[in-house]
Amino acid sequence: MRTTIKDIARYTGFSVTTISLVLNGKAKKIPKQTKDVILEAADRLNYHPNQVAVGLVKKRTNTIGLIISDVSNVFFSNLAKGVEDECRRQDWNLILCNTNDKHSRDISYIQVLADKGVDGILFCMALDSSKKKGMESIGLMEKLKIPFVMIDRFLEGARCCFVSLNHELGGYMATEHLLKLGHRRIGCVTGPDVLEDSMARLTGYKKALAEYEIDFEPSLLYHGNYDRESGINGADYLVDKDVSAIFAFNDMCAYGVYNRLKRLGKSVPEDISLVGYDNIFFSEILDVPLTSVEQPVYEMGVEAVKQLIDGINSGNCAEKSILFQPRLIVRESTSEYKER
Amino acid sequence: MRTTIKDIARYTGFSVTTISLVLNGKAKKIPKQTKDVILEAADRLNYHPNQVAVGLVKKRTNTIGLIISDVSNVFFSNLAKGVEDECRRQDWNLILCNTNDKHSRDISYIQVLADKGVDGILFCMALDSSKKKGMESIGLMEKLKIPFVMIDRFLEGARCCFVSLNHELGGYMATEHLLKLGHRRIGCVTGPDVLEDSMARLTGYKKALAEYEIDFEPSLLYHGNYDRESGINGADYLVDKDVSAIFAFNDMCAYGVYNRLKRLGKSVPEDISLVGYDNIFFSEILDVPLTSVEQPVYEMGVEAVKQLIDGINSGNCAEKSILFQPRLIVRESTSEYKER
DNA sequence: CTGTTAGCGCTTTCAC
DNA sequence: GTGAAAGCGCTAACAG
Repeated sequence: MRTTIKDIARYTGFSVTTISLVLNGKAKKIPKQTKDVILEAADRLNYHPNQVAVGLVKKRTNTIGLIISDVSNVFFSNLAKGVEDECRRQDWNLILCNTNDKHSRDISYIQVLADKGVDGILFCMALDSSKKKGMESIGLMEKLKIPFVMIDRFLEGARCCFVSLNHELGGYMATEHLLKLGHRRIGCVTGPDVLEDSMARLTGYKKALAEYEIDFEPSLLYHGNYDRESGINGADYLVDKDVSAIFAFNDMCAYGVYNRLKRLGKSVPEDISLVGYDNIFFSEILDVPLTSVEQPVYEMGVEAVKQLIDGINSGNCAEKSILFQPRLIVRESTSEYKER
Repeated sequence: MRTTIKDIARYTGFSVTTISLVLNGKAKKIPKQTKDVILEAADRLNYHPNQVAVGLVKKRTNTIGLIISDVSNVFFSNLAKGVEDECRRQDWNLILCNTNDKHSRDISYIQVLADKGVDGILFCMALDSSKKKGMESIGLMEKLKIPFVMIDRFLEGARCCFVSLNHELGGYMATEHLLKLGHRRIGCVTGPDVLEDSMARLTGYKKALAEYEIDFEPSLLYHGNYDRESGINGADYLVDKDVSAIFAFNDMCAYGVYNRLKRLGKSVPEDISLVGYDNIFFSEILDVPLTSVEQPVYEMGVEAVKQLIDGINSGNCAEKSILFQPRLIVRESTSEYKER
């Protein structure tokens, strides 16, 4: 059996109270000598407080939950890394929850995490959440009085702390880059329309077009799903529209575009310039390294944890948005527009 | 405040015991009517047991810890996904721990997990562990009487359950594939020599060579580190050795080889055939899709959880090795040897 | 059939 | 300065 506080009491002759006081640094008026005896005994008996018991009485577990759709997705695994690293730095622990983008799992995980006594939740809403469903998740956390921070995906109207990227700016940067290179017909392979971040990228795209006094053409939009498949289909669709450049709303789908274009006999960037989004590690490895908008995902994870723990310590998370700045990483998949 | 069992007692007029019995399905001789009253009350009051309290008394938390080096590494993120999915299926939870391959973190996480009351640990030893250090980690888990399963990385002499891949066979398959294509001078970019799995792949390589009666040439080995950098340096080294094929001991380093060969003006597979290992998702996306030995990482994660939970339920994990079979995925990076 | 009681390991108030 | 006692929310003997 593990050593308990009682064992130390028995061993030293002091009461459980005194031991607890000393071990928690709350022993204001206990003579050094007593302290030393207790500390030494704790050490010798290799005492480690049972955190389950501590959690029960303190109603604090120093544990948070991370709800995401899928750790095996590169974006989320980088986020999770940042989250876990910061947790460790602050001596907290992390319970990982994958929802596979099912709203019902958001709900069940929130409840389970609450039952397990986590002190807070980092929440990245499931993709299949309608606005109403999303609000249900948030409502549940509020009802359970469990502090939370939303990451990456936001819900208009949610009054909470939100950590993400300035996607409008990201969309603008990608588009402006292509415009500067002389491209005028720029196709997009978007993300799911229900996602605010995809919509924001689109807004940035439109804004850049407007600045260059180019009319926005809805037919140059292929509505995708952030996966490689979308990129493949998007490439098929856009090639027929005679675009000279494509802005893929994330790298995974840019890979699809890239692969498909090649198969169609179009080369990147000679025939078509391509910009991705996320700047996944792999993008650098492609034969034609991908120009991409970088999201500092790891740092976002770190920041979200900081916000959450602050919120936990102060009672609740303040309502605010922390938007990171995107950075355009120019590589070889984009080049000047050439008249054909 | 959350509803407690006392609230239900007060609400229904029954004692706490009865409530507990009913809610836990242990109410053998309690009349249906009483049950219904209690169940309905629990439902109406939206009762959810406080698992921290349950954990304290039952000494079970239905939580396991996963100790790996880095979730942002594709291999581990896929493993983690399998682990978490199986946990969810069995109604368990997962605490994620990244060590960044530091042995000292293995040790501290093991202790923390024990303090938090996890029922078991899935352990993938830190890379910087010497044999002695590795044994220290295992010894600690044994001392703490916490069931564990080792995954991916094994320690000769550890008496425990181990889930991994038959890497010797994997190395053999990759090499044999190249031999069948007529290659005779096959270079290797290995993983860290301290890792059993890298050593096993090498053994498989030698075995295949022996079958084809080819002398093993130590100079055709570049000792790498499983990262892209190793691949880059390995390519430089091996090109000078006039090999016609390279077996990279993992995909990440195969990418390095691939990128470097291209830069050196060698094309894959025309000039040099290339085989990777792990079959990471991305390998399919490369301009020259990579032939690779597949590790069913996700399934390994699932199996490890099954073993661990079985072990927890039965008192301890049986000493056994569960080796998955590798599968060679032939793509376009390998072709027949051509006399030059 | 159901309730009383003790106790999991710890913190904390209050009293001496 | 230190200890007794209560209690966190729950389970599980043991009574009756």
